[in-house]
This record gives sequence, structure tokens and C-alpha cells, in this order.
Amino acid sequence: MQSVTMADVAQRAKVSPSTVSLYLRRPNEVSQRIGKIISVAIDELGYVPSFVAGGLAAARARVVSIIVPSMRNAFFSETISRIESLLVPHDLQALVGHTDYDVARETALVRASLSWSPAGIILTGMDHAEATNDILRKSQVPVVEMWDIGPEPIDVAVGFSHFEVGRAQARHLISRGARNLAFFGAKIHEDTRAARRRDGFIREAEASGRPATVFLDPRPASTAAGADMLATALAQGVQIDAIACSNDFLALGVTFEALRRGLQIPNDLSLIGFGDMEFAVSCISSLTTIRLPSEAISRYAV
Amino acid sequence: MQSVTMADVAQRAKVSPSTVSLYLRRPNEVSQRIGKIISVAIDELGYVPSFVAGGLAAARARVVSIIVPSMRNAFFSETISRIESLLVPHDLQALVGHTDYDVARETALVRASLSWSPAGIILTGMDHAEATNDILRKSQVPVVEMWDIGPEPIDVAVGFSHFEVGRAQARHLISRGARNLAFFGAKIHEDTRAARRRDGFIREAEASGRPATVFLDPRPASTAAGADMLATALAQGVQIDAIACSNDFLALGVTFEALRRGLQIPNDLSLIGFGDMEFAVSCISSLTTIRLPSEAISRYAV
DNA sequence: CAGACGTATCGTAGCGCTACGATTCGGTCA
DNA sequence: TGACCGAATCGTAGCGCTACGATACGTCTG
Repeated sequence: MQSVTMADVAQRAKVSPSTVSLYLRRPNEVSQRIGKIISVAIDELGYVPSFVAGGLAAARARVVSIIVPSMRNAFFSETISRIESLLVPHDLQALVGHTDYDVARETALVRASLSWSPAGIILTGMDHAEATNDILRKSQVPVVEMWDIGPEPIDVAVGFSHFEVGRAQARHLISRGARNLAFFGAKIHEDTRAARRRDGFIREAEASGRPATVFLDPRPASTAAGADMLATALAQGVQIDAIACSNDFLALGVTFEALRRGLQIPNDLSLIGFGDMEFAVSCISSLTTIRLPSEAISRYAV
Repeated sequence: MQSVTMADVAQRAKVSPSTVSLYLRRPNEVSQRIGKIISVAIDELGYVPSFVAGGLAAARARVVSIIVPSMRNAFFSETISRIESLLVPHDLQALVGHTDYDVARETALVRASLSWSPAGIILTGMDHAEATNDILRKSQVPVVEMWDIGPEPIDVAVGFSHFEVGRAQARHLISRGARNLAFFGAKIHEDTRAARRRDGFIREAEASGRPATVFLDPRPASTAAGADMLATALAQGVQIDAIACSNDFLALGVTFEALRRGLQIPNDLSLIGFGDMEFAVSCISSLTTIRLPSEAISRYAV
């Protein structure tokens, strides 16, 4: 099947397969002299180790499975990118999957991941199907839930309180003199974290005696959705002088639509986004937003 | 090691392991009666198959490796997302890695991928280290190079001519009356595809007797880079009435900067982007750009 | 120079599954 | 009723590697 195996390398280097294996796994436990000979033999033969056989023998494959709701969402694609970078030095590879915010798909992905006996599984959020929790708890695999925190992590959770973020958004707008608040959210029925930001926002607004209207768009967060929501809000004649968005792309759409209608931000309308995406700072004029500990989340997760 | 194995399932279902294996791989070659019994046994025992052992025995693992330059770039994260979705129905999983536009890192990733005896490898572009081509050609693994085409694909290439895209950008601007053209590119030293778009742009501009100035930014494509390049171009006093950007985010930055300076697009300045990103259409006013066959590329690659 | 000890190397027994040829089963037809 | 045939099921021999205990080697000490 495989043209060159570890046994071939061993034969050429005149050592046992065990030594070759040891050299590959923990090079400094092999004498320099033998190490050099093995390394030469590997190069000459063009040997490519089989992680599959190695994984079977070791009962643990050198992969980490990363499961996110969406890879089109810049938060998550950046997170995957970061995690993958951090895995490389550990000789681990990233197996990825996305659920489209569907807990059943998540269960299927977790099941498939487990079939690789991965070194670990990184999930997004704390809301899973019962089956997902069960099989993960039963498995011996380390599990990290990221981008959220909650009372009963499967194993380890790395994230922050989205409810508090929503409260912070409201507090900021209120501190700038906002009287009539609005929350713009996309895909909130599926995105439970965005829903909790909305809840925090409403709670804080109510606590200060200000009305908070919620506008939703079933599409994924996008500038088009943001622009449409502002148009809708204005068309409905709702009193609004401050908007919090569940995502910076929504806020960008609001910015565009406001511009088209001659509304000045922040004079006529206060606006706060979420995510501190790259464009936020160079937006005209720079968008108030919330920076997320994306780097720290990836690092702790790994 | 593994708590429940296929043998356990076989024993409980009172069939041989071969039949269980067959049921799992090609269910319709097993009688319905036995199939049902096996399926019940699997559920009762909570059996999770080992892809690692399966991959070893079959000499081919059910993974596809996807290697892109960057996962922060929306083109590629979207492509990965699409490919992963298309793999799921085939019971294939996505192993991902990013090279940061470094051919040596690409070689390392390819080598690591090969260690999984994957069902296939999907690379980005046609420019690889010699070693990458060698080991890939020697391997029996199907290889797809995507997002570009060229004379000597390793195996199969799915993409388009970036040179022609650059020409098309120039042609469009010229057709709108542009006299002094500029090309804004980010990370072009590493991104050979963007470089070829620039080359096509210059060629077409020269062919029509118009000057084409090139501005570069070493950072990855971003709105900040786009805004800075416009500021630089203006500060240098270069005559410009039309700009092509190597990426829509650059164009967004140009839009912002133009707005801040009171320049009207397209009256004072023609602008064309690349990628037809989601925000292009809702930009104020909607951004002229180039839509890429991202869906088709993913589909054909898979 | 024998004995002891720590380090480097080796041998072996699987890991859990699939491929493939062999065997059995069930039904049909003369 | 028995021969026959296709379909369903089975048995076995690895796939290539690692874990782990055993062995060999080298060095130092008294």
C-alpha cells in the first residue's frame, strides 16, 4: 500500500523500527549519531509517516476538531485561523466543520470527530443537543467550549458573558445621552449568543427607564441586513436616537443607509457595533464597537 | 483502548464483524432484517466507529485536506465553508491549514496532509515550491489546485485567469472615460494572483496608451490599507481619475477616504473592486466589482 | 577490574478495521 | 426433490505504527 514504511527506513539506517519511531516522536531521546543516520535515511527514501497507523497504535490521533456555527462569519474564520496556527507547533492538525447554527448538525459533526479519536474537540458556545453533551462527556476526549461561558461546561469553557456585553452596549449609548434605544440583530433565533446580548441590552435600557425596540433580520449578519433594518425602523416611524448592532457588518449597513438619508452619526444617531472588525476603525467616521478577546480565546482553547 | 468496537457490535447482533463493516460502508448490500438488528446493536452499545483503524485498513482516510493562503481572507473562508458542506454528504471531513502565502509552509502542510492518506488534497493557486510539486506528483492522492489556472497543473486545476481579470478591470474603467489609471494592491509580493491581476491591468492600460500607476501596501487587504493608499496617492500629487483595487476591502477603504475628502465616486473618481463581497452592493453608492465563481470552484474542486 | 547504574536501543504484541475470496443461504426450476 | 444460481454473510490476513518492558551498552567507582 504505502511505498515506504518505517520498517524500510529502519532497515536502511540499520536500526530497529522502534528507534525510528522514537526518533520521530522524541528526537532527543535518540543519540545524535543515530538520529543523523535516521534523518538521512528518511530523506533518501522520501519517507512519509502514516499518521493513521500512528493514531491507531497510540489510540489518539494528532488532530483537533474545531466546530463553529459558520465559517463565513469573520469571528469564527479568524478563530479557526488562529487556532490552526497555534496547533502547528504541537504537530496537531485542524479538522473543521460548521453547523449553520443547527444543534443536530453539531451532534453529527461531534460524532464524526470522535471517530478520529482526536487530541481534543473545540466547540462554539454552551448550547448543545442533549446527545452532544452525552457522547462528549462519555468520551475521554478533552473538550473546550469557546466564545461563551455558562454554569455547566462539558469540560472547559473559554469566553465571556454576552449578556454583559449587551448591557455594556446600552450603558454606552445611554452615557452619550441616548433616550430611545434600538437593538438590531441578525439570525437571532439561531444565534443564542446574539440573543443574550439583546437580552442584556433590553435589561439595561429598562433599568434606566428607557424604551428599547428590537429589530431582527433572519439573514446572517450583513451590511444589506443592517441597511434594511434602519430603513424599516424609519419607515415604521419608531422614535430612535441610538442603535446597538449584534455585529459590525450590520453597523456598517446602518452607516451606509444613514449616509444615504443624510443622517449624521453620531449627531443624529448614536451607533455601536460588536466585534471590532478591521473596517470599524477606518469607517467614516470610525465606528464605536466592542473589541473581543479573540486572540486570548484561541490561545486558552489550544 | 476503545470501549466499544465493531466486534462488540457484531457479537451483540449475532453476525460477523465483516457484516457490520459492510453495513456501515454499503448498507444496501446487507439484508434489511440484519441491517435493522445491527443498527439496534450500534445504538444500544453507543458504538462509535474508528475512522483511524478504518483508514489504516482501507489505505485511505475519509478526509480531504484544504490548504489556503489565509483563512482571514473572506474568499478562502467562504471556499472552505462551501467545500466542507459539499464533503459532508460523501462522509468526508475537512482538514484545513493556511500558509500565510509562504511556499515553505505550504510544503510542510502538504507533507503533513499526505500523512493522513487523504482522499484528496485541495491547494490554492499554481505556484508551489518544487518540493511540493514533487511529493504531490509522487503520491497517489488526487490533487486540485483552485482559484487559478495555468499550463502545468499537478493534477486538476479549477479557476480563472487573473491576468484577464486585471485586463477587464482596466477595460471597464477606460470604457467609463478614465484617462489616468491606478492599481491598488495589498500583499502583492506574496499574492501572485493579485500580482497577475496587476500585470493584466497595466498591459491593458498601456495597450490603450494610458498611464497606470501602481500603489502597494505590504499589509493584507484591508480598508485601512485602501484608505492609506488613496491618501498616499493624493499626497504624491499623482494624476488619478480611476482606481482598480485587488480586493473589495481596499475599495471600501478608498470609498471611506474619498468620502472624508469630499471626493465623489464615480464623478470625481472611478472605482472598481474585486470579489463582489457582500457589502459591495449595499455600499454607498453600490461598488462596481467583479463577481467570482466561488460556488463553481468549490463544487468542481470537490 | 568487577560491579552497579543510567542511558540508548530493541522485540513484540497488538490497535480496530477493511478487502477479498470463500462459504452459506434461499429460492427457482426441471 | 435435487441441482443450480445469485445474493447475503463470513474468516482471515494484514494495514503501519506505538507502547512498554527487556536488553545491551558505556561509564564510573571503589
